[in-house]
Amino acid sequence: MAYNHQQIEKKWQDRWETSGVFHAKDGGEKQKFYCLIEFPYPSGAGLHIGHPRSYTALDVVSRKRRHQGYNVLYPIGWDAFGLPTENYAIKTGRKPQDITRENTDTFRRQLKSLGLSFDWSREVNTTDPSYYKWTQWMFLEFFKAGLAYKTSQPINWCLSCKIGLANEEVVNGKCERCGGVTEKRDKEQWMIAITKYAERLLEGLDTVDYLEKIKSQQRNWIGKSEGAEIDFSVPPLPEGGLGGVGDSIQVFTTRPDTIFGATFLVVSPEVGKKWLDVGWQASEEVRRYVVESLAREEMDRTAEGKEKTGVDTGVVAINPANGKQIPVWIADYVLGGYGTGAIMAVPAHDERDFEFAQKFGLSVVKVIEPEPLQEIINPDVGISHAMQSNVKIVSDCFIGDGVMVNSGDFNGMKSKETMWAIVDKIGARRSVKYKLRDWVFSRQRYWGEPIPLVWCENHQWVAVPNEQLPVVLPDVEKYEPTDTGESPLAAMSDWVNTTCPQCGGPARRETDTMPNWAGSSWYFLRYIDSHNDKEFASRDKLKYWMPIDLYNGGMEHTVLHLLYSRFWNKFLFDRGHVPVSEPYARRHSHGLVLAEDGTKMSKSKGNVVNPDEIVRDYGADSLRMYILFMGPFEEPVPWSLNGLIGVRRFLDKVERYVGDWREVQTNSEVAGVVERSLKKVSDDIESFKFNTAVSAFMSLFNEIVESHVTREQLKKILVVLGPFAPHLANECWEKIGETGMVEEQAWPEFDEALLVQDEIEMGVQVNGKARVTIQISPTADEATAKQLAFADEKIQKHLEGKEIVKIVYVPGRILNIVVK
RNA sequence: GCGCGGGUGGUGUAAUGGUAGCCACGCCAGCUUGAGGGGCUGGUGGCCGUAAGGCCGUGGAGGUUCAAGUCCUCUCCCGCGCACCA
Repeated sequence: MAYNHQQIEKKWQDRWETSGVFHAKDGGEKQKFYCLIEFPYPSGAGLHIGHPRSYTALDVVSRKRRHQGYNVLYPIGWDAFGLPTENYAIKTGRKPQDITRENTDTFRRQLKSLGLSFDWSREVNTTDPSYYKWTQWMFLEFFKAGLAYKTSQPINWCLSCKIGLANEEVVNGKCERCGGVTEKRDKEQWMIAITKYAERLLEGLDTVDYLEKIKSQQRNWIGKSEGAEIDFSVPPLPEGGLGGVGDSIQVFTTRPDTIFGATFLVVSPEVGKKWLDVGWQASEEVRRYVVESLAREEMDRTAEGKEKTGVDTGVVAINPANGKQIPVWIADYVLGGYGTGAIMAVPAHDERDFEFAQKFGLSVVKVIEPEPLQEIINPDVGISHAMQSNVKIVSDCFIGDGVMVNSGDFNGMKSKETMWAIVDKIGARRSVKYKLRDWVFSRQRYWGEPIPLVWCENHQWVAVPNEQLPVVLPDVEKYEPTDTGESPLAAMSDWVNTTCPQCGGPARRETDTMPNWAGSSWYFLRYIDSHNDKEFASRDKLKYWMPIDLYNGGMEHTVLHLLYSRFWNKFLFDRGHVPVSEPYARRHSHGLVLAEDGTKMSKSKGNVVNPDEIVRDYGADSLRMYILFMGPFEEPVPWSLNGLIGVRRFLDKVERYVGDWREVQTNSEVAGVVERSLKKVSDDIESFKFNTAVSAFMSLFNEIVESHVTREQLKKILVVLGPFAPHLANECWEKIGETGMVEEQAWPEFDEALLVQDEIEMGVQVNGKARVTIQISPTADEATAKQLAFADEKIQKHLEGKEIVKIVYVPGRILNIVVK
């Protein structure tokens, strides 16, 4: 290898550190740019090779912005609470605090070795009491606003982690962390009412610049449905015995237009349970069904392709649209936790209801016909495809919109247009439902922020006064979670027993801790003023820095973390604590770095790439540039050591080129190439096309390798190279006798005149087939182009004996000669 | 099932509707006294051909256009997310 990367990388990292060039200033003349990466969880495994993908990309943007004269904030910190550390503590009998310190030391060293331009003076750590003091303070804000509440409810309990999980943390009935089995348990849990913000979290998406797929995932998760709540009255049975059911059943539907086809009702086992609890005299069979289906695990109940089960309750209800009596069933395909927990079943127009009706022999009444054929003919496509698409419609269960039939006065009308008329006519109410649930906020574990509340018999839950924050996590003997579901803190009677801040009487501390989403929901605010011990951040600084101009992280966080932190910020905004409602103006996501074989890297498979070894053997600049070059930023891409070596060869070539460089006064031959290449790099950074930016550099050097460029040209090249390979760029800068650092230079301006090529190679086609190329000005007129083309022997041959029908000439693009 | 992305050489990939395959990896050949994935030059989509050249080629089938990887319709496959959410 041509240059000693270990030596030069150390040298420039030291200079950056001592000069403080990457420190952000809180204010001043310059325009601000807040650039954020998701702060890492400092695991014991050390930095993953995937981390630098995000960090380097935003480092490139940050560095470019500094060159452009922005005041850039590019901070870093540690999201250090969490289960792996706690489990490791249990296994080794060591303190999580000590483990965290070691891990963050490792991560810090590793990140510094990459030459990332973080402002290390603002480093934060969520497990630091001076940090979680404010996490606790914010929790109390939720509490004081009535958004944090404790409730007993069935929660997802992971049997192996011994921890309650949020709905979001359960994947197909398994624990997201350990993959273990979960079950439903009734537990007292702290909840935060994120559902109150559902609509605003949805609306806010229209005001921000996120990748479309991120927005759609968020929308999907919030899951807004517009429809109606309809009451189906229940006539009293002559024999009596209906107590508990009440005199009507409320259902939620998004298709009130299909109500004439509602041939039965289905209520969830949860609703059935509620009726039983208040005295419904149901049959033995019904009781058994309710008990058994409630006992079954979620996983089981919602498994795909599962045969539907259910039981006829004997209760009947009246369809308010046509007055018909219809049976009421209980079935577990209706979920207790969504809508009203009851539905009107329209088997003719809903697949699930159809399946159920088929199995139990319930009647099916069609109330919507597909639109007549003419209506769906697409003029651009022609009739044949309309015929094809019509074929789908011919099935037993039709889901789409169409024309009403069997619907009394509404017959013949379009279903879409009758929706709300029907709702009005039957006296139902418009209603909006969301899939989003409230946030389960307590964990029965040690390694998290203590929830700063105290239970007093007289005053119930009381907030710990602000001046007593933080409630510091006490040292405990044992970190093991308990089977009773209590946090290990519960055993610390000295800590648990306290006095009520309101009456001074005896009180007990809450022993649950917060989920580790808590600290990461607001860390971006702390970076703004990380040493402030009076506020989480000063008003003025928040106003200056927020919102975040660019945020990047993994796709795995685009639902939970992004939603929680947006919510958290909106809440703080409502309380007047932060200046903007949406924290992230622009959000990007990067793809995973896969192992060489295209699978996920994992320790057990032994295909993990260690960043330390790469930096040691090939240098940080090689790693940085390769990880940007390997593929499109958003896509998952397999790692390739050979690919990395290829980039290293390129850097060697750069170093050699600069070493051999002799200053020349002018070089107009390559001026255009230099200008256009660097312009492309500059543009590609803006559009996150780092892979083509790197390839533009490679092309550039391939073209200039034979010649010496001028000093100005070379300086430009090195400045633009700086964000990608900052150590080498600086080394070269120094080598050609320039003073200062590349970081201090302005981003180059690009000369319009040089960006335009005066002669290009243009394709000539005959009947759309490329035949030859001609050298021509991109602005040449048609006559010139024709003359050049017709002068070509090959073209002449292709035209021989043919009649020219048409000539299409697009200057700078193509000349197409159409012949017969 | 619904939503969002994708299918291009041996590989990673690139292409404002305008010469498909930039840039790399790998491979082949040659040069260099420089051994441990050293440097340089040239070649490298497939088929036919000594060559000149020709034909074919971006998952598949149609279509629009002077011109389609790109636009439209249908279809197959893959990845990610959500999922009995009424």
